[in-house]
Amino acid sequence: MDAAAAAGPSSSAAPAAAARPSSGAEPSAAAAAQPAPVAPRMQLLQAPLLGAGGAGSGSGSGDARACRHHAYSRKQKSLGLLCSKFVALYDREDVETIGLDDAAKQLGVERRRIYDIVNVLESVGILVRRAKNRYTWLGFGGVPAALKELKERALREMSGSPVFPPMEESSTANLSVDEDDEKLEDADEDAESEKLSQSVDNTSDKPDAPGCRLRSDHRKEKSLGLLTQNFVKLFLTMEVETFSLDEAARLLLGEGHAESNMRTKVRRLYDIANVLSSLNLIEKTQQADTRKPAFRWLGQAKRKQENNTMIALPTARPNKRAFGTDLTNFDNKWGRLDPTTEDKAKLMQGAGNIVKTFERQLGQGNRSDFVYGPFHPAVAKKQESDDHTVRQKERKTIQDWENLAVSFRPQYQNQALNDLFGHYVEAWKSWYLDLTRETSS
DNA sequence: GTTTCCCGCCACAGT
DNA sequence: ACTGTGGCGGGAAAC
Repeated sequence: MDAAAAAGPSSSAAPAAAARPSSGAEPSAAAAAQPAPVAPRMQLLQAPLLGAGGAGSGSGSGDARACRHHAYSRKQKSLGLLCSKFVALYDREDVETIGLDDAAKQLGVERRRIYDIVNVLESVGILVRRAKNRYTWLGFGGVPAALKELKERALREMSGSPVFPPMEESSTANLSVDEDDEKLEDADEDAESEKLSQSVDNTSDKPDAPGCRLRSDHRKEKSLGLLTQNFVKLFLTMEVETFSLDEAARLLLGEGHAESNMRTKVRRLYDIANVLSSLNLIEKTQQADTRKPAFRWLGQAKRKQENNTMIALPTARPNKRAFGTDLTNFDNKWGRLDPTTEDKAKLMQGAGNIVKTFERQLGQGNRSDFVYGPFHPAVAKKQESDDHTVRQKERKTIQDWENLAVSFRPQYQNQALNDLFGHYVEAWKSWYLDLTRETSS
């Protein structure tokens, strides 16, 4: 492969293809000669990426006056900016559905970019997939519900309550949680549930459980949408101010992360972070201690105007959050903590938070909205009493952790959760050890 | 240098 | 076979 070509921003040749590991079989075939027509990147460059109201881009189907080289500017083409434009374009009362082709054309970008945006927007409830090529715009009004749901799901995942209905969307009913207002809006949940109803289980370390796994899960479990949700869950459940992207990647990947794996994950997180910050859900800052770039959760989705002013969130829209939107999306991978992570204090904080979660679920807290699913931990009741012990001496002894672990672990209906919980416990133990060592010396 | 992240190839899924 | 989706990582812009 001659590849490696100097592929500047304007050279089209397929550099990427070169070193691609390409999971599949025929490795060589890939090289399929690229006609390399008219520098596509240049075409895009020309496209106006028109902002808000702006009408259709002129560049219809890229023709080749592409050759004048305006300074190529990445900034003008960032996903974040594109997202703002996307939102500006569709965040209107009268917008109901969105066609991907249309969006791509309007914004003067290739389809591929629209997928990126749409996937993360869907993850935070701004739109839902209706059908091939079709999305329904829900708007920012859908965000709070989506976040709430995400949080609840995260908590459930941590506690071991079942998160997914038997497999068919129809049975969402038994979903225990009283998602107050998530009505099954109209009849077409089908489409969206199709997409994210991945009871994603595990990657490698598990053969496969009975019938609960789609074959496409493998692909889905790495999807940008899922990653977005898991990223968000990090903020929603760990009471941690900021996350740098590689911290997040590490947390989300778990151990055994190959370096390249890590890099890829971080690249994706950059994509996601850019979109989320353009929605004003997070913002870029620096970590207090290290000064490393990091992201802080804002949680107030707003539309960011070109000039950086915000459009207040239109709380109005009776967020018709369709239940199907990934309610069943269940990924054990998220939150796998790596005990070797250096930022213990931070994670300790998160751990404390998780403890609170357990307490809450043991009936201590005031979260009356939490309901155990069918797999209500048998020991939970009994444990209610001994449990303020646990609370009060949150950091008292490792024994506590182990007891807690023992009482819960067997109740997990799902190996993945079991693992996840195990990770937490292991991690806490080691942090606790370190902590006590430090403090006692 | 390092960090950020755009871009488009191409595998896989759906029709 | 064809089309829609979207993972993925090269490598260049930005810092």
